[in-house]
Amino acid sequence: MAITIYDVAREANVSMATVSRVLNGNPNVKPETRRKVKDVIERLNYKPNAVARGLASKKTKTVGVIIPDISDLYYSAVLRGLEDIAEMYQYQIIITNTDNDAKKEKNAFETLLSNQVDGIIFLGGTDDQKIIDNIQRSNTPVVVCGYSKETSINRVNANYRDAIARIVEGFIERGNKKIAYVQSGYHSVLETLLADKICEVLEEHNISKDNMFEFSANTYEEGIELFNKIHEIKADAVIAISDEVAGGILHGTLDMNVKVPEELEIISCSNTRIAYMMRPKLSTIAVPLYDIGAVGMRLLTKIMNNEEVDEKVTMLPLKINYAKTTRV
Amino acid sequence: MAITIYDVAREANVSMATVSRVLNGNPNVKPETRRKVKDVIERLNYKPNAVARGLASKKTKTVGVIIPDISDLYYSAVLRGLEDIAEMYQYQIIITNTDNDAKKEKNAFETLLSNQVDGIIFLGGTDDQKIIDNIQRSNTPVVVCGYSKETSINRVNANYRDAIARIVEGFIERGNKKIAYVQSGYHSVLETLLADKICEVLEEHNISKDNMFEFSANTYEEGIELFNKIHEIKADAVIAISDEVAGGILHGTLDMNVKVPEELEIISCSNTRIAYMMRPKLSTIAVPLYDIGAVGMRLLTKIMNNEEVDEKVTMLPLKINYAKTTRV
DNA sequence: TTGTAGGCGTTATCAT
DNA sequence: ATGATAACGCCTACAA
Repeated sequence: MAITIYDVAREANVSMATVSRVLNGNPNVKPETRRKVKDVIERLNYKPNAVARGLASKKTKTVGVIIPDISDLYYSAVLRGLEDIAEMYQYQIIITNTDNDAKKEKNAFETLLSNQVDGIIFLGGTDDQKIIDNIQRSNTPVVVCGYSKETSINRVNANYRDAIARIVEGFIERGNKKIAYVQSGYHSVLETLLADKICEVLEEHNISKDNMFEFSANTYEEGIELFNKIHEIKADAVIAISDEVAGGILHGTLDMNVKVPEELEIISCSNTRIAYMMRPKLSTIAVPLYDIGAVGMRLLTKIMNNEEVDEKVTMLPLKINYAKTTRV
Repeated sequence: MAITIYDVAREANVSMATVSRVLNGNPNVKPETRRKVKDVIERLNYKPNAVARGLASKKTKTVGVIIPDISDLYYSAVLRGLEDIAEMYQYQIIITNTDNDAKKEKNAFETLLSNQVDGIIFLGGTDDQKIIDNIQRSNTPVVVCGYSKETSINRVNANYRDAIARIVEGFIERGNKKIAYVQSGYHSVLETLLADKICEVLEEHNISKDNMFEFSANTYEEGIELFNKIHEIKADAVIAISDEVAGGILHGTLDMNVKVPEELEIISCSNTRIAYMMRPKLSTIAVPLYDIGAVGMRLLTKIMNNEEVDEKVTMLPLKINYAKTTRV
């Protein structure tokens, strides 16, 4: 049997209430008593039972993180940011993978609630209406790190659309006409919006939106294969959501002797470590992955703590890393 | 106020004990009653409070994972394996980053215990004696995914030493004499053992162990820099623990016009996705990262469930992926 | 400053 | 098959 607050109380000749007080830093304890209790705690190596605490106080000091795939560098980098801030505020993190499956997301959400987490963070955004409904109905604070069509949800994200616009304008200035846009296989709302943005910019410059070609690929290997198709349509620029896919496309060019960036410009939107491990180095939108996580978790701590929050939506600014796969 | 088992009991005209029985699949409930209760549960959208459950039953259906760095592809791949099996057995996962800091590891361990996790998994091994003591003292089952010098601890790992021996023998057969061995900066016991193994094989072949040169590097960039030193000592083969570092070294050779694998063979020991995203593709020990996690979690579920466990130590076999950075 | 007692939402042990 | 009732370990008024 593990040792409890009662044991400490008995050994220290005080009531359990007093032990609880010193445990929780309540100032209304005589310094002498505090010392005595602390000594006993140390001597018995007493550790409070967080579960009992959670039940009594209705605060578990635990936050749930719902993540599409933890082994994806993009998400694990964000998670690192989350984690560091969570540690700072003494929150434990419960994670759940969902593989972009709405059903699993819903399940994860409910499981976390039943675990009485103090808050929940969604990585990668949510489009599913059922989940959005759940979020809005729940009394548990939720922060989304990523895109959501629902504006009433707290979230932090980066301003992809602006960045994409700048990229496309650059392409046009450099005389590129045919743009291949490579989404993930999941076709999230954000990806669709970015496609629209590309078309929009093209048309602003009096270029038909038929010059944008949509593809999808999820892995490095699929990227390599995909290059053949991109080559066929004679695209002169590629915007790929994922670094890994962009890397695959890049290596596809090597096999076909297509010169990058002279004959084909490539840029990706993820900014994982993979981007600079390519030769030539991938140009990429400099998404502040770690910061998205850190800011998201900080926001959540504020909400959990009933602090004022200025804005529902935090948009982190985005720079573009022009490396070696673009002519600039 | 959230709805509780009492509310369900009242609405269904039964006692809370009966509701609890239905919830836990206790067969001693009249089918009719069960139906009635289930209906109410559904109607009220009742979800059991896992924290209260944990307090009463002393089982939280939660396992803690202590991990050096979640944003490291190596660990996140293992974690994916852990996660999938955990989900299968309905366990929640609490993660903590430690940055290879023994103090943080100890803290994490204690925090997890105070959270009453049913089991704990260490990723990356443990050398610190204090932590080993804690593990042995604790009543909570622990599984280490990685190396530990302590043989009484449950763990699953891969047989690196055999693989390393085969690699070095291959090098020797191909006439390589000078081997650069690149560790991480943490100098774990495993890394030291591998160094010893390399020396051992060299000496078995009557080659002085002075032909092994030790270096350390942690990142891709450090790998690039490190290549200069490797070049200076005229090594003809490199064994790097980390893929990323090996990738850096590989790219270092490009800058100096050193031909791989003709003039320098390179092999790494991590088997992350990065290995095959390099050009030329990195030869690597095919560590079954996902499996290490999956097997580790499966082992833990057995222990938590008081099932028989045949062996304390599970050694997964290791193949070697000879890709393009070795002459075989 | 300290102690008493009543929850928190379950599970689990007895009775019935 | 079902219902009381006592834990589980802690927090928190309220009282002293």
